[in-house]
Amino acid sequence: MAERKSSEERREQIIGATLRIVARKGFASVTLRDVATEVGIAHGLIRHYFAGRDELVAAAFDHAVTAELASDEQLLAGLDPIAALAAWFSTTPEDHYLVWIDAWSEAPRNPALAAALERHHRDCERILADVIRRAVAAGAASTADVDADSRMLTALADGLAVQAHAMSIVDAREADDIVFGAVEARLAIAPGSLAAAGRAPARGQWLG
Amino acid sequence: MAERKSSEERREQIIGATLRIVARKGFASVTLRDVATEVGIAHGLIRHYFAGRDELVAAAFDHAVTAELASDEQLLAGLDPIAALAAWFSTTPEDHYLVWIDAWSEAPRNPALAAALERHHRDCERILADVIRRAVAAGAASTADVDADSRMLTALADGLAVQAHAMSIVDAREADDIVFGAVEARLAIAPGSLAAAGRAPARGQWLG
DNA sequence: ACCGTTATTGTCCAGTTGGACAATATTGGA
DNA sequence: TCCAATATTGTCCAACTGGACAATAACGGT
Repeated sequence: MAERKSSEERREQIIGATLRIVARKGFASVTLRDVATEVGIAHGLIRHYFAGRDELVAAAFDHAVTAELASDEQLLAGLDPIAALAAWFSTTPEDHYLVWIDAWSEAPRNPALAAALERHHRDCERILADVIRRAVAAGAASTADVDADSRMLTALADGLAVQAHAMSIVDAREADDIVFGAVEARLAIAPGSLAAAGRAPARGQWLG
Repeated sequence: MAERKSSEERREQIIGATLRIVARKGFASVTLRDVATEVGIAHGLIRHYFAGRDELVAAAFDHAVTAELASDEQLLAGLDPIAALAAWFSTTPEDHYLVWIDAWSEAPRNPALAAALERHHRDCERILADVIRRAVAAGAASTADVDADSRMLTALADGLAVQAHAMSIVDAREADDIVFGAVEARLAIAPGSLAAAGRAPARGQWLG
């Protein structure tokens, strides 16, 4: 029998394995058996921790994004507003976004996942709005409606991520240029400032 | 035995059924048996027309989008450039976009689908670029780089579609306002022109 | 009237799936 | 030390999957 673990430890192990499989093969092809094999346990055990397959993938998505956004928020807090904008919009690692895209397509048929998705999307808009407010307060940007800016720029970043990761329409460099330009235009920031502030320091690992 | 049909007729019937199932349950849950039941034939017959499941869904996506874009392009050609921009960016019916989103998430694991997706995405960018060029030629818009505009605005529309359809972050009206504003700003069109040009006439049906 | 072509069916298969459950091993506390 | 709680296993199941295939029915041309 496999080593006996504490409840929380095992739970996180299962979630980590689920995320690794999602990154490789997508939400739709997560099977309890694959997850169990990856962890090294019997597949029946997963039902001891999660009510069913849908709840498992929803919990995995929620866990990953919660951790990632907390880490990102901490990172941004340590940067000046312009650098924070550059960091936030720099192209995210491919693994990351493929999971989001998969979640979008699964959400209409998985209520728990849809709820997590909506919650975290609003988190993203809030985090960006906060950075924009800091930039405005610092006199580095100006705008009439921060929330509208945040919503529009978040949508743009999502769309570019699709072009970059789901299709091979643009590479990371081009995507950054496009979104940086749009941010500068929208927030009346001097063109080139974001690129000058440097591309992103690595955003956190979350595959566990 | 079911009524005997011509090869092409049956083929289109199968594709239509596939699309209806995709719209209901997503690409990943298309099964040969469901498709066969929807058409009213034996599931073995599908293999007479398509090499396998992946080829079936890729062919269905390709067929649908090809028809839709041709019809859209014809519609746009009959409108003045500003009205054409308004029509192109008006929120697309939900069925439509859920299929695109599903395709994005399936593409990394279905090469035939990925090829169709990339091709049609470029079609979209080209169609929009043509409309922008008409607007510029008519003196109704100005820009430095039509292709960059087209790419950026297409990405924005995709991202907003995700917010509208995969999540319930914005409704169709808000999404239109956001994208209209972005188009006007980017192309130096007088604010409000697009909304004034009227929201879209219905874009074509494509579920057969 | 014949025949080759092909559209169509029904049936079989081996593999995989999520879930249920009884049996067992291990723990932590009284 | 004993017991209750719970972590863990292994096994079973009914449902469903894509695919293979031989048998058959309907067609179009000659």
